[in-house]
Amino acid sequence: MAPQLCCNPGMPAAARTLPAADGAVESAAPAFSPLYQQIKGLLTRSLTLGEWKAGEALPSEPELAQRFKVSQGTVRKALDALTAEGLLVRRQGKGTFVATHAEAQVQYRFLRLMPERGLREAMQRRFIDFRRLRASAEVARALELKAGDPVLQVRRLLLSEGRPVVLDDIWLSARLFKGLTAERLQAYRGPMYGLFESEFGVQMIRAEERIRAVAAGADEAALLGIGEGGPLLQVERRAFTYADRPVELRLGLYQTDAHYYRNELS
Amino acid sequence: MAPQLCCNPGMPAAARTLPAADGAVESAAPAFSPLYQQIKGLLTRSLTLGEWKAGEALPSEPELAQRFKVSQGTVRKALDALTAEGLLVRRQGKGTFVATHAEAQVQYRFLRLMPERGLREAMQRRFIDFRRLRASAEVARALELKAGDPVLQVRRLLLSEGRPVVLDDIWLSARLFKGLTAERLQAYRGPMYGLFESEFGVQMIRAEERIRAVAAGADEAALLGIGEGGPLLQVERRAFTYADRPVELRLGLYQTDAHYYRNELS
DNA sequence: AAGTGGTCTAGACCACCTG
DNA sequence: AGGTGGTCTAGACCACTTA
Repeated sequence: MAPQLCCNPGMPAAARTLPAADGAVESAAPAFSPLYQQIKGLLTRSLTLGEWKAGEALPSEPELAQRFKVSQGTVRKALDALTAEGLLVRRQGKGTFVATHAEAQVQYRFLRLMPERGLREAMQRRFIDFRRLRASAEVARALELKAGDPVLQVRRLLLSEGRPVVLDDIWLSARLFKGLTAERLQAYRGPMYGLFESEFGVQMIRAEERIRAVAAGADEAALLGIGEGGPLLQVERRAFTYADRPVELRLGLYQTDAHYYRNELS
Repeated sequence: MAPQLCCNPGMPAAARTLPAADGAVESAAPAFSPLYQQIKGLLTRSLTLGEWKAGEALPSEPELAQRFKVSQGTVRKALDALTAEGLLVRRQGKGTFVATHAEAQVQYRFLRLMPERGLREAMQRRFIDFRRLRASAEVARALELKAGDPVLQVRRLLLSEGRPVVLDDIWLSARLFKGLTAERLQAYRGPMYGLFESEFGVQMIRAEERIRAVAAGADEAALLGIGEGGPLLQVERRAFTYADRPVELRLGLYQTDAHYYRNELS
């Protein structure tokens, strides 16, 4: 066990660094940062390593405090920060849990498309294409792979009341999602990101989107049931897992006659 | 002075309500909520009433603690919450300040348009039209006015390197922005929301946007220098001030050949 | 009854800013 | 030197959940 150098209250943050865990290499938590930031880093590392999987409970606050040799208040501050970032969910009286895409409450965490009238409906999915190919330069850059690395490409439609609304092209690293097939995608009930976390242990934490208006090409127009050249919302998404590692590239075309993309600014 | 009923640590939140300020009607803070929530409500009320204006400093934490008869930690929690919502800005060693749209750092808080290459540039403005008219049913509903109430309508272009990129139509309550003229809009340097807060005391706190892809009409195409029927990003924004009061309706058309709308999901 | 997270307090010391 | 917000601790009690 590493010696406990200093644990007095109010010790300068710079002088107080967490003792290394038994034999583990210390790398995740940058030294010279507030204690709760270091705790946050260690918790993130454990999440990355899969110590607690999506939907599972973390140890209680007193347990974590003992484990990290800090006060419960400091652990709480780290947990609150991770909760604010959407990585954890806290439930009074029950515990602290790893956020998941597979729950009714937070289902479609990343879906911003809303019907022009009425509440958000569940959409039907229709898979059009599934293929294994080599990453183009563009896809490789987006997923931080090498050009030519194997990738999976999925093309699918989302339909609302039988009408096509979204056409998605999705690229994934074949190495990361080894064993993913069209059949498994078809069979899975619920959002795709739920499958990713339960079957492949890949948690989608955050995403960046770039939105443009484009004119529909012939193929796209046919699939979406609109005229060629009609206006479509193009949504280019890069989704990231822990440690800001990009794991999905998605190019969506949204038909916005009866739906709109909702956003909040603050 | 109202009697101080109870101030013991750990007192149930429900049983502990803040004493009413001298003669003031208690309404902002819902009773039966945590103390820091009540403090937050009182602070928001003071912001609404203009006790501290945009960019000004609030009293220090110890002062506020004394004023509300709670501990500094509780005040801190309320301030942290308001900071997270973007209403306040904290600066170590200096104080806590009312967030403003007129600062270099947070300029264009609400502008999500980014150039396809390069960093965010300052755009040129060109005012096309300014008129005083009566609210249509639609505008009245969005601004929570009565149909027929006087409103101001502004039409303007934003240009990047001389090329038109954004065409905005903006509706404002004439009562709230009494005295706003085309000349004052022209003369003001910096973002429009900076003018609103400094000249009219109206702080834009948050906004909701609905985004769609549309085909350019003849007028719009001419103003934006594109072909009629070309795809445009339509951004419908409702901006709110304190107490979730809508004060601006804005209909923007974005030309997304060389720019995109950036968004973060988490 | 026991365990969980949530609130509130009090006090210490730190880092930063201004005079 | 004296003020500001930022971090850390310790302890008390509350509300919610489960058994």
